[in-house]
Amino acid sequence: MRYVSGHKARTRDRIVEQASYGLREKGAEGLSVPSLMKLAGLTHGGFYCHFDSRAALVAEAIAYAIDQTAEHWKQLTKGKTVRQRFDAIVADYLSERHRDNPKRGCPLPTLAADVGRSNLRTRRTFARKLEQMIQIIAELLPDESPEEARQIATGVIATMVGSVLLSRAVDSTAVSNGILDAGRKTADAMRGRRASCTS
Amino acid sequence: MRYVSGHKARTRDRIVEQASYGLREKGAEGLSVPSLMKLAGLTHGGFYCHFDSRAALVAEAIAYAIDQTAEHWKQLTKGKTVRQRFDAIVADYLSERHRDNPKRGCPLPTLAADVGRSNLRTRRTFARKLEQMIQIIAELLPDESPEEARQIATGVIATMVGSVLLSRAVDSTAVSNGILDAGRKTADAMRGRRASCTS
DNA sequence: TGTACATCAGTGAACGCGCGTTCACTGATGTAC
DNA sequence: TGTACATCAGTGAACGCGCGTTCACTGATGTAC
Repeated sequence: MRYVSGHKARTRDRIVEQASYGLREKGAEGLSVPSLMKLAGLTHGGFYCHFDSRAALVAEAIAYAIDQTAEHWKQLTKGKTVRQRFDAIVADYLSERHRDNPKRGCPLPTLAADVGRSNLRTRRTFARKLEQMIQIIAELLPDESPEEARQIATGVIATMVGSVLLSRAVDSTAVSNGILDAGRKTADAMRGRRASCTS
Repeated sequence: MRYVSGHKARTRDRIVEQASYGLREKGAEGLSVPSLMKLAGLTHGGFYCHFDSRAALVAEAIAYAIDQTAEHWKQLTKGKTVRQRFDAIVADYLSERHRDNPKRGCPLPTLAADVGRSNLRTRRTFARKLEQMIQIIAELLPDESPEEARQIATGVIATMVGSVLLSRAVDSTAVSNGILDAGRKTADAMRGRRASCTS
């Protein structure tokens, strides 16, 4: 059957979107092409009309998920002061809600380990997208020099990613919440470390 | 063939050890039972003399890898002052050597995401072992109250895990080293945050 | 001491299954005349 | 306006493959007599 113009592109977008949800939930090896296509409301054979291989789709879905997270951060910070913005992102990232919904959350805690074992192309895409996230945080640290801000932002992201990663892996809610708390404290201390020392 | 007493136990240990290396290198889904048994110098059929299922072995191999890391930390800190011990662990964890050798390194960056998707038993074991690692770091913060020390130690581990995780996922060595640097700065700031403010 | 048997860690063929990928086909719609 | 044909996104059977797991078997050594 022939479709209206733009139909194919919209189908492709839907596959990437559903893949980004499925992969964040089940990991890079946990989502098969047939089950993914079912999520997108199609049969598995059509997959190769849109992508060269499963690996190509995975790389694209991870990039999509990071973009979605960056977009979410921008939404979160709308109409806020610089200081409020930083707090809003940290609070959202280290919330129980984020921990309990990996499917719609940041792909770094769920998929970065798989990216580390992937081909160069995937890792290059990942690095570029990670750079964007660091930049968003760095811009919320206007009291620091650009290099300092970048470094603090990198540390804050690493802390948030590690905290969510570990908070999802433990069995007890109390321990898990404690990990999120510790991450929050660490991020706060990083942002304020100069301010609180000179005051 | 019948073997000397303790032979079976030593074979089992060898399987767990090799599994811990293979899993840290390839991820929880990346190592098949046949290829694992080949690493241990055996054929795949014998696997079920030692373990109920592949999942049971994975849980045990992760616990083994964390124990090995904790033991490594103890070796690192021998004959050092408390302050030197903290620095030694952070420097080792955030070294290029550790980043480039996931196979022999801490399993948290490579396997925690998989643990988060595992059964309760695996997550319980993981939580208990993580607790031990937190305790080792907390004991290196004698200037803090026990609760503060625990929280800082948790934050430091999350930061180190996140930093190594991200440093392995990017394609450029410069960016990767920058992530390790940022992790080091964050960990240092956490340890010294009270000290440097009151001085 | 010699012989028959029990033990059991490890072997390797076989199982059903789901995977990633290929490919001949479908059929609604656009285009040519 | 009507008819024949081209297009191409999507279908679903089929492929070879490696997976986790099972199981009848092996054979060196310990034990019973």
